[in-house]
Order: sequence, then structure tokens, then C-alpha cells
Amino acid sequence: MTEQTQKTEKQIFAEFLARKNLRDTSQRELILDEFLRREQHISAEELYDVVKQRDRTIGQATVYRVLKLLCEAGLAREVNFGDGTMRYEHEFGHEHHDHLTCTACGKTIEVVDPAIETLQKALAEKYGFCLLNHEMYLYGTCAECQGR
Amino acid sequence: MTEQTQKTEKQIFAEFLARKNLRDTSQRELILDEFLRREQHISAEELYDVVKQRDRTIGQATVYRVLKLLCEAGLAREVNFGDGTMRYEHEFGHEHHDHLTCTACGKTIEVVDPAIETLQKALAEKYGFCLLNHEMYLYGTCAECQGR
DNA sequence: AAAGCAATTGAAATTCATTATCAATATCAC
DNA sequence: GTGATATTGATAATGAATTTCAATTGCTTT
Ligand SMILES: [Mn+2]
Ligand SMILES: [Mn+2]
Ligand SMILES: [Zn+2]
Ligand SMILES: [Zn+2]
Repeated sequence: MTEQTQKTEKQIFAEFLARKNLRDTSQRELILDEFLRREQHISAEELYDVVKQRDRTIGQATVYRVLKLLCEAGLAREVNFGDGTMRYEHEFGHEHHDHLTCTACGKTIEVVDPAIETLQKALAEKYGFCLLNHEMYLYGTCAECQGR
Repeated sequence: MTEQTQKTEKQIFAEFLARKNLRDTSQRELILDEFLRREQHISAEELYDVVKQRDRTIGQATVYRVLKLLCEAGLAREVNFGDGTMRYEHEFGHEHHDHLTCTACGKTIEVVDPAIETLQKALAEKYGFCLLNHEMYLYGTCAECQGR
């Protein structure tokens, strides 16, 4: 299953590169591979650290560049928690979701509320907008942190 | 009316400074005054530009510092549209609201949907969180930009 | 297989917003 | 006024992200 998903995502990237006349390099494969291996929201710097362990010679600019390509290819998505660092999460095979973060311990939960999604679209239309996408960040105190 | 509101906001700032044992300086008064004069979402750099016209000697670091104080005092609020620059809006006398932005022309509308607000709280509680605050950014195409 | 050429790379320099440093200056309780 | 100390502006420094560029690589054409 994981194998299957990974194969598909790598295929998508290969097709994306071919379509754009970009080259299939070992660095790009390696960075995608490590990105797919982790399910957390990861920053370019963090991904650079883990990629470096497999290829000491890789440059951080390359990680930034590939992450941008992955977004274009529909494999990654930017997440901005407002701490000054952009993070990335899997896009392919992962439904849209929003984030609920504990301001005390930093724990983040992925959430979706279909009713909210519907109301968002209606709200935009009320102002004549055609809603393309949205970001919703909920901040609060988690159950554990409330018990202190 | 504007006079009345401004007076109140300036009082609040004065009280805040007194409470925190901070000093009431001409720079702080000037920056607050120019901030209150504008209703748009303004960046530190933009505010610095308008403040400079009244006091050529003011430093930009001071603008950054005062903006931070205004947030603490409950007079300003940070808004992050994800373009890499933090912006600020009036907090006092301005109800909470979210933002609907046109990705084509940049126009931003302030919106609130009480039903969404209620559902957000319920959603957080479903995961054991006590919701403290949230940010919701809706992105789409406005009526004018759709007609092209 | 060799050549040719554009795409790619890593290192280093650069940008941009924001923050820290620090000596000079201003505020305010006394 | 005096003095302790908060504040300021100039400047340096930071951290994330991007750009530059010469060297290298991948891929197409012979
Ligand atoms: Mn997520
Ligand atoms: Mn607003
Ligand atoms: Zn927590
Ligand atoms: Zn528009």
C-alpha cells in the first residue's frame, strides 16, 4: 500500500518533469523520496538535514528548488503556521484539511468540517467571489495542556 | 466620532504604558496617531514611510517596536496574508473578522459568518481543544475579475 | 561512443523582513 | 533640577528564501 502510493507519486513526478522538459536527477529523486517517507509538516531546512545524511554533497538551494517543483507537480502543499518558516505536507492522496494547533505544546491536528467548507463557499459567493481555496488555522489549548 | 474614538484609543495606550512602566514619548504618540488615521492593513515599512513625513528623524526600528506594543495593548492585530510581510489592522472597536482576498487583483474584503464561528468552536471541542482564536483566509476571484 | 548543449547543481553571495546591539538622549519620579 | 533608567536611531546581525555563476551533468543527436 505504501509501496503502491510511493510508486504512483514517483511516477507523477517523472511525468511532470518530462512534460516540463526538466531532467530526472538523482538529487530530485532523493529529495522526493525523503519527503514521501515523512508524514509530518516539514520545513526545507529539516528536509535538507535528513537528505544530507544520504548525500553529504547535496546543497540546500536544491532542496528549496525541488520543494517548489513538488508543489507545482501537485505532490506537496505549503503550510504556513505563521512562525516565519514555510512548511510542506503531502498533497497527493491527502484530502484537503485545516489545522488545529495547541498554543501551549505545539501539537497540531488535521481537521475537516464539511459544514464549514460549505459555508465558506456560500460566504464567498455572497460577496460575488468564486472561492478557489482557503486556509483555516484554529489555535487553542489541547486536553492535556488544559490539565495544568 | 472619529475624534471620540481616537481619544479613547490614545487613552488606552497611555494607560497601557503607565501600567507597564513604559514612557510616553513623542515617537510613540506619532506612530499611534498615523496608525489610527488609516483603515487599511498596513505594514511596518508602509507605516514608517508615512510617519517619516511628519518626523524625518524617526527610525524604522522604533516603528517595529511600537507596532508590537500596540498589539500588546490590544489596539492592533497582526494579519498575515502569506506574502512574507506582516501587516497590522485596528483591533480596538473593530469586531473580529476574517479575510476574503481576490487572487487576481489583490482586493481584500473583511467578512464574518457567525455560523462558521460557532462550528469552529464546536470542531475544536470535538478534539478536546479549548479554542482561543483562529485565522481564516478565503482566496478566490472577485466579481470584476471574473468578467475577464 | 563521442560531441554538443541546455538544464542542473552546490557554494557563495544576495535579498528582504525583522530583531538585536549600543552609545547617545529623553523621560519622569523624586 | 538630578539621577536612574527607559528609549531612541543608526547600524549590524539574523534567518529564511532566492539569485548568481562556473562547473558538472543528463539527454539528444550524430
Ligand atoms: Mn496538514
Ligand atoms: Mn482586516
Ligand atoms: Zn497542548
Ligand atoms: Zn479581483
